[in-house]
Amino acid sequence: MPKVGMDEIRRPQLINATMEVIDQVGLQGASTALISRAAGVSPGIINHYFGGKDGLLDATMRSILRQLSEGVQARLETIHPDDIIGRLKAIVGGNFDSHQLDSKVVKTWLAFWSQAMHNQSLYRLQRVNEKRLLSHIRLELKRVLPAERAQFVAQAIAALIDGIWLRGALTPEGINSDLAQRIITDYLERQLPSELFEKHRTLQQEQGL
Amino acid sequence: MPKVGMDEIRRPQLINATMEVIDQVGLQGASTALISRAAGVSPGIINHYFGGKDGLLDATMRSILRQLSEGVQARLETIHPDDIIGRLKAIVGGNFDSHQLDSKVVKTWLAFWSQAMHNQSLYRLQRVNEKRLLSHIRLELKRVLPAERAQFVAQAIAALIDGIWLRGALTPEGINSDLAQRIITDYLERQLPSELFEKHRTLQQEQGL
Amino acid sequence: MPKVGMDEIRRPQLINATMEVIDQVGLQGASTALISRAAGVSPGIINHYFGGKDGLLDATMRSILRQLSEGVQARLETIHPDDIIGRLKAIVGGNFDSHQLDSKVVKTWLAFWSQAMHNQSLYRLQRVNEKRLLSHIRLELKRVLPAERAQFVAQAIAALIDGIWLRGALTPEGINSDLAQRIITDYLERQLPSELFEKHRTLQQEQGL
Amino acid sequence: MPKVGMDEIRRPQLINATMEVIDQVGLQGASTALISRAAGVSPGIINHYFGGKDGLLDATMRSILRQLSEGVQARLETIHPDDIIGRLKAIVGGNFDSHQLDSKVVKTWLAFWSQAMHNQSLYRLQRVNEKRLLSHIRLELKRVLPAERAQFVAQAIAALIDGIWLRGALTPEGINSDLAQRIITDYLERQLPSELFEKHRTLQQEQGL
DNA sequence: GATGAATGAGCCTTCATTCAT
DNA sequence: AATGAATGAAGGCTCATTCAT
Repeated sequence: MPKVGMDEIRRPQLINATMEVIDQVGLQGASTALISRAAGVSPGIINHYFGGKDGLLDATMRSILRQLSEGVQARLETIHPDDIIGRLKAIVGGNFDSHQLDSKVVKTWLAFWSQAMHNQSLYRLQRVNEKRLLSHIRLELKRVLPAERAQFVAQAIAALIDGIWLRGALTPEGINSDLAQRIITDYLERQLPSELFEKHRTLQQEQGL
Repeated sequence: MPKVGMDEIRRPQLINATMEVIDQVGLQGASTALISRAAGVSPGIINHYFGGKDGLLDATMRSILRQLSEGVQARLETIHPDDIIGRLKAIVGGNFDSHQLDSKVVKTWLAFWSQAMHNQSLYRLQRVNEKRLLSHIRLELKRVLPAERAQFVAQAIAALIDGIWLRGALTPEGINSDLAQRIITDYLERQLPSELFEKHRTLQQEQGL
Repeated sequence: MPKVGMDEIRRPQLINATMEVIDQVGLQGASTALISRAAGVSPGIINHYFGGKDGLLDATMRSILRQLSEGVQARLETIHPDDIIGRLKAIVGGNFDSHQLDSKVVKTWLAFWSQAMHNQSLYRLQRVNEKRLLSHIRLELKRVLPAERAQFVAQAIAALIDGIWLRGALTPEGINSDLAQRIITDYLERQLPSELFEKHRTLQQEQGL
Repeated sequence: MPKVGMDEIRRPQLINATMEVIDQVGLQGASTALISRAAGVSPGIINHYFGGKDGLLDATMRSILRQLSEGVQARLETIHPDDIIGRLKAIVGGNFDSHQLDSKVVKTWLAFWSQAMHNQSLYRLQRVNEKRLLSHIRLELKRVLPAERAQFVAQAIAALIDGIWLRGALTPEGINSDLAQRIITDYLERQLPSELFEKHRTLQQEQGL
């Protein structure tokens, strides 16, 4: 009489344990023995549910990316379609969501980033995510800037997001989400017409009522 | 009498082999066997010259950081002390020097960045480098901006440098140095008074004569 | 469910293999590869059960010492508490028990003795054993000799035991247990009052009935 | 122009360094690198003078045995041929000579003893030495005891010498030479006719005059 | 005579994975 | 579904020895 639905218990349990172990000892030190112990299960279980260590790492990366994507999406849904500034801020905010700033997540992400260059599966995941961030931003910018300029500014914003994130990952204090938002907002104010910001404020107030 | 001065031959030879191997198979796959084979020497030699694998990795990181530091310094020396824009561009240019953009160097750097969180020695090196970049930039900015604003803008520029670099590392085409310079110059133009740019052009012309 | 109780099979199996290998090639030549092959298992198993080679060697020494201690204890239990000569002979006999004279055990013991000076854990084990032998002997002697004299004679007997044992270890014929007993009995006869020997004979006969 | 007689400098220098290193780290830890460094010469020199590590260890053992043999011989030469007790004491004294009790020598000797079982060359040296000690003692005893008894007592004395030596090797305080002599003299007094001791005292006094 | 850089086999250990239970 | 004992390849490192200088 097999227990049903163990998948839904074991898989997140192991993915979470993976991030915890990477947080503590790095990707290099994250052995299956350590991960399975952290999850409180036997080593063999990893092969059972993920077909091997690679499968587990892959699933872990997917999990992080899904959370990021869902976070951004959820924020966008609360913003008026015409509030371009609001939408850009939502994208930035999603990338600096508290879940994404969790030490576990930051270290895991960075470890995978470095690893992606030598692992096709991770590489693909990473690239998809990269492009999605860029195209989200560009999509909004193209509504108020010429295509070429939109691409240029989008690249700058994406770079700011990743750069702040990367630099923060190395500091003991972690990533300063508030500073990140201020730097990027400051950048936007100097790149985009001020009417957009007025509109932003107006639409925000409406929503507030 | 045995051969003397082999240190100066073997050490760079092994450091270079290390970067090549990391470029090809990643830090995880970079075994001493692979590295020594790439260098065309026996495995034992790594211990002879670096006291172990850790010593070699450490030396490799130091080598990259030294090259970066020297590159920036060399560029700064050719710029007039009062040409603040020129000096900022020099700092940026040093960080996007062709040597720093070599795939070998990029992948090695990124691998170490991820590793730094779990290795005190690498961590310290990374932190020193981080802070140096920021303080170089801030030093120039403080001559024309209030201290607080200088710090703010410096953080943005550092983030742009690292962000562009990081995103480029993952792209098949590599890092676009020219685009990097244009994005950052564009940012500077919107943050700093235009007289600085005029002075920059004047001083550049003088030097050209 | 995996096999349980393998501990009780594997540990003695590996300890025995260790002694066999030391018997054949010495402690220096006793590599984990050789030991695991002799035990018919894979090399990794040593770490699984003993945490490493040191743990295995430690356990091997403890095993020998436990056997010795149990052998002496078992013999003492069959002797009347007042049969001092009988008790001394039992102690000697336990030290020259056939198990202790097994070439495997002799060579392993000697190897550890030499090693003990540079290995704290082995040193402690050795010292405890040394002191126990001496105090066992002295305890009996103090019942019939002044304390100082008892200590003196005890040291002589302990030296005779170890000396005969050591010299025998080097001869091709091995240790002559019978000669050992005769030499020590002869020594006792010249050190202790003859009544003790008469009592010894009487008590032995009683027990024989 | 080769330096002549370097053999006589280098060989003892290396033999002494070998004992020092064995004293510090044991035979197992005594690498050629450590030994050559302790001797203040290059590693290659060991092969030059001894043909390899084995040759050096062999020479070291021979050196210790020669010192022992010469020590006993020198003491015997000062004793009157008819002073049997004096001659036996001289043999014992030679074995507990201060040079033989040096920690360096004790540990080296013990290491070799254990090693001898797996090294033909060391084994032969050890056996020769063993037999010599026994035959020296027996030779004297046969002048006053029946052959069989002489062999018996000789074995006991040899065992006492080696036993006291061995047990002392493991003690932090080292070997107690004085106690050794007292234990063995006590043994002799109970095994040999008292006239021998009177003669011993008489001959000693004559020599004193 | 002496050096020490270089070798490469062998060491102990780790680890992803398998499989009998 | 789950265990964990067992595997064996691969890892980093040590070390006796060689040899060009």
